[in-house]
Amino acid sequence: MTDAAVLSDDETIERPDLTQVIREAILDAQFAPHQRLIEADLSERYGASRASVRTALLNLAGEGLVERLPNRGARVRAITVDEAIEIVEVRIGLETLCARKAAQNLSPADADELRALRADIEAAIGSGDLMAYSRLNQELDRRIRDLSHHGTATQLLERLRAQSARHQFRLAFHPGRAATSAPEHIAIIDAILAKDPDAAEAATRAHLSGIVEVLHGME
Amino acid sequence: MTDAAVLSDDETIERPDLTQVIREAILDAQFAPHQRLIEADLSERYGASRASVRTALLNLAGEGLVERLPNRGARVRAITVDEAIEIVEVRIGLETLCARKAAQNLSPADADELRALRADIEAAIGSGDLMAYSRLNQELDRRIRDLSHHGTATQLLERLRAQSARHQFRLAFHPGRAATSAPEHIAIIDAILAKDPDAAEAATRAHLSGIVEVLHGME
DNA sequence: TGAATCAAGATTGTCGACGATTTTCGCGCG
DNA sequence: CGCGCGAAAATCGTCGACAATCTTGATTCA
Repeated sequence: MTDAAVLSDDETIERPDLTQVIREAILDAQFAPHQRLIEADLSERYGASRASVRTALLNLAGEGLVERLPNRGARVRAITVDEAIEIVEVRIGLETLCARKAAQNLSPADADELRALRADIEAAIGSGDLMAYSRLNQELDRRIRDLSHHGTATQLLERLRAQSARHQFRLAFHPGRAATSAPEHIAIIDAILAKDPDAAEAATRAHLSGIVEVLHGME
Repeated sequence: MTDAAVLSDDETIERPDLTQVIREAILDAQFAPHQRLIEADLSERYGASRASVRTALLNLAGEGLVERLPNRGARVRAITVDEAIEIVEVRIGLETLCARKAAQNLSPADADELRALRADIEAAIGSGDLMAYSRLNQELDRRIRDLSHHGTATQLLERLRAQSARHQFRLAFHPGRAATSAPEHIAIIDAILAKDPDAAEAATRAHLSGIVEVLHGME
């Protein structure tokens, strides 16, 4: 009867979107590739109705994170190495576009932020912290997307990143990978800072082409 | 009560997927851009339950053909000229990739088919049939996608094509457009037939860059 | 023994109804 | 006459139940 009792009630003071909850569960590998996602199970697990789970699964299917087999339910989409290679090949086209635009659009404030990011990356490399380096790589990709102000390319890249999250993670810990890719990343940053679209495109292409090569060695 | 009565019942001997029905209605301009798609209305119009309509709208939202505003329903997504330009810029990256792959993969049988398509295009140009030319252009793009055997690029291009269908249609009837683009298409075909990836990429890039220019003049 | 068949279980697809949210519209107040 | 306020309408979001479909496993017959 007290206000406190009402306010501290354990239930759902705010309920985050089920789509996002399941998306993060997939990206966190709480669900394995090809694992079936049974509506009734998820419904119970997350305390939502089956209709809500269904909506979330349809959303995730639209993002390419989940496969829906007609009358046979949904499962976590598994990306093969071949598909991971295709994704990087597509990223070459999209990220070179973004890098060009970023180089053209760069404002002084953006330049400062980019220089700070470069310093962080160099620090992570120096200390050999692979985890931090991987995180900063992702951050760099995101910053370049933002700087491009290209909504269409940004959306597609975000989709592809989510789909191949597992492979990107594996790649980060590939032996000798950091040593190779670090100067490539620095080159991309410097080209954008120099407002040189051609150099930014070339550096981005070189970097991603290298990733394609490594992936070919994995299949 | 007779068997005949049951068997000849007029309803739904086969019911095509609602998602596809609504998708084609949108592409056929039966629904205008920004038109609200009210679940109850569609439900009645197509004789399906609201849940089925909802599923279809979620699918179409995943394809980018429909926008869903939380608690405020769905509407046909309107692509601005700026967005149409972005889409073509992205297509440059994707279609040059496909053209390269197509040039590399070309089999003798594929080459024959491509030559036949070239003849059809030249015939349509000669007869000044814009409608047929537009249709053949679309057919050519699709063939190149298929020949690339690049599933990821193919899917994304198909999405983008659907989203910008209206703009592509308008473009086809832009004054003098056919005269400009015809030799560009022939150049793409010839480069692929010559199995020259670099030339195929260059021809594709030149063609799409021209489209970007025309769209800039439209905004 | 092995393949075909059918029944039982598991799971998705569809439906109508109810509650929640947003929008619309009339009404009173300044 | 315009502006807020509140009730009513419109519409979406959620739910539980049922029907349709697929899977599994047991049974039968050759």
